[in-house]
Amino acid sequence: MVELSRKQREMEKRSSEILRVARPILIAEGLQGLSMDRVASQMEYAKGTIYNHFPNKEEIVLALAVESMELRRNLFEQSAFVTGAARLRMMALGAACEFFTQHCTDDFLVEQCIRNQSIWDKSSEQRQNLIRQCEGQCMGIVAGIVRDAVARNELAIPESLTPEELVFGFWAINYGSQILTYSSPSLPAIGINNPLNAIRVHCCTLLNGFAWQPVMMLAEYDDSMSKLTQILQPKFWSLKNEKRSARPNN
Amino acid sequence: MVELSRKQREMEKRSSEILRVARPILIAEGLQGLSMDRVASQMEYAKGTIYNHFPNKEEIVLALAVESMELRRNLFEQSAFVTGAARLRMMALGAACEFFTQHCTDDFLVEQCIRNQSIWDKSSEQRQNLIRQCEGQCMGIVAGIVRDAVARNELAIPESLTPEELVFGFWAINYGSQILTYSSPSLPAIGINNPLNAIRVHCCTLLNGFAWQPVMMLAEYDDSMSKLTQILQPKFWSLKNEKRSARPNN
DNA sequence: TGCTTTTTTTGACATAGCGTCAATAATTGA
DNA sequence: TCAATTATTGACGCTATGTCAAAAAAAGCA
Repeated sequence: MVELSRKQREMEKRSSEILRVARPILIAEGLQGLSMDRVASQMEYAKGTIYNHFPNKEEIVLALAVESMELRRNLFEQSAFVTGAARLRMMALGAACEFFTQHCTDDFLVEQCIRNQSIWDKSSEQRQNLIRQCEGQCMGIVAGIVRDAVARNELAIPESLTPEELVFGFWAINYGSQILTYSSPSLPAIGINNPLNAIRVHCCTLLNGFAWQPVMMLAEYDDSMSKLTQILQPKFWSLKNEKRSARPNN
Repeated sequence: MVELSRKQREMEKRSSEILRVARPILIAEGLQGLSMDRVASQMEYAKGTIYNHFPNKEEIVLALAVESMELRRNLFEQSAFVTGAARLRMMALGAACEFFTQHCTDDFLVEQCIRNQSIWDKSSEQRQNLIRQCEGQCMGIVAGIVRDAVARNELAIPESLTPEELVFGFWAINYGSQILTYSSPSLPAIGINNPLNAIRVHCCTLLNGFAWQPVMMLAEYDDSMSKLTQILQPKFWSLKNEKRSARPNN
C-alpha cells in the first residue's frame, strides 16, 4: 500500500516532468512544434513511455492549459478579495486580466492553444472537464460580483440577460481583443495602436452603459485601475511564482 | 496572346475548382481533415498538379478565407448604404454581422480557421496581404461611420482613442462572443443561454456608454434592429447567392 | 540469495501526410 | 509530321502518429 502510493508518486512526478519539457516547446513553436518524439528524445525516454502517461499530444496540451487556467483562476480569486463597491471588484478582475496577459504571457499563449478543434476531438472527456470546471469557476467568481452588485442596488441587469450573460460581454471584450491583438496581422496598420488602453476604455464604457454605480469618467477609471494594480500586483506576482515553483521550468 | 489568356483562364478555372473541392472538407473536418492528397484524389488529379496551383494547404485555406471575407465585406458595404443617423448605420453593420454568423455559417467557420499560427507561418506574403487588405477595408467602412458620427456631433470619441480603436471594441465583442460561442465547451452549462441576444445587448449598451446619439433603451434598439434586418436581408441574401454562383459548391 | 511473476520500457512497425522531382504524357508551333 | 515546350504524374524521402511484441527491470517469495 505504501508501495502503491510511492509508485503513484513517481508516476505523477514523471507526468509533471513531461509537462515541464513540453511547455516551452508549445510556447515557442506552437501546436505544430510539439511532438511526442521530440518530448521523448528531450526527456531521454522512449516514445512509448510518454504514451504511458498521455495518450496523445492533445492531452498534454490540455494538461498544460489546466495549469495555466488554474493560475488565472487564482488571480481571479485574489482579485475578489478587494473590498468596497462591487464595481471596484469588477475592475480588480480587469486588472487580473491585464496582469495575466502582460506578465503571464506564456500561460496566456497556452490558453489560446486550446481554442482548436483538434484538441477537443482527440482528448479525453475527463481532462476536458477539468478545463470546463476551471472555466466555470472563473465565471462563478465574476458572476458572483455581478449578483452582489445587484443585491447592493448598484446595478440593474437588463431583464433579458442572466448575470452570466452580462459577464459574457466583458469576457468577450477581453478575449476578443486579445485574440485580435495576437492574431490579427498588424493591428497598427489598420489604426489600432494601443489595444490595451482600448480594452480599458471599452470596459469602463460598458460598465457605464449598464449604469453600474459608481459611474466613472475615464480619467477616474484609469486612476482607480492604477491604484488597484498597485495593491494587487504583489499578490499576483507571488501567486505566479508559487505556480512556477510548483512546475519548475527551465 | 489569345492562347495565353485561354491558358490562364483554364488555370484559373482549375484553381477555383480546387477551392470548390477543398471548402466543404475544411468546413466539415477543419484544418486537420484537409489534406493535399485528399483534394487530389477527390479531383482525380495527381497530387503534383494541386501543388502547381497552391504550394501548400495553408495557401488553399487562405484563398478560401479571402473568398469568405470578401462576402463579409460586401455585406458591410451593403449595410453602409443605410441612410439616417450614423448610429443606425452602425447598427446595420451589427445586423450584417448577425447575418454573417447565422446564415453564412460556412464562411464564418472558414474565417475562424485562419486564426491559426501555422497558416501565417507557411503561406505567402502576397495572399496574406489580400486578407489584410480585406480586413482593412472592413475596418475602413466601420471607422468611416464613426468619423461621420463625430462630424455630425452625434458622438464624441474619448481623446485617448482613435476611431479605429473605438471600432475595435465592437469588433472584439462580436468576434470574442462568436469565438467563445463556437469554441467554449458548453456555454449553457455556465449560464449563457442566448449568446446572440447577449451580443446585441452589449453592443447597444456600449453605444449608449459612449453616448452615441440617439441613445436607446434595449426595447427600442431591438425594434430598430428588427426593422433593419427586414430591410437588409433581401440584399444580404442576394449577395450571398451571387457569391455562391461565383463559386459553385456541392 | 535465486527464481518466478508482474510491471515498465523500448523501439521497430504500420500508417498517413507533406513537399519534391525526374520521368512521362500532352500540347503547341512550324 | 515531328521537335520543342509545357503539364501531369506518382514514387520517393521525410516527419509524425500511435501500437505492440519483445526485452528489461522491479517486485514477490521461499
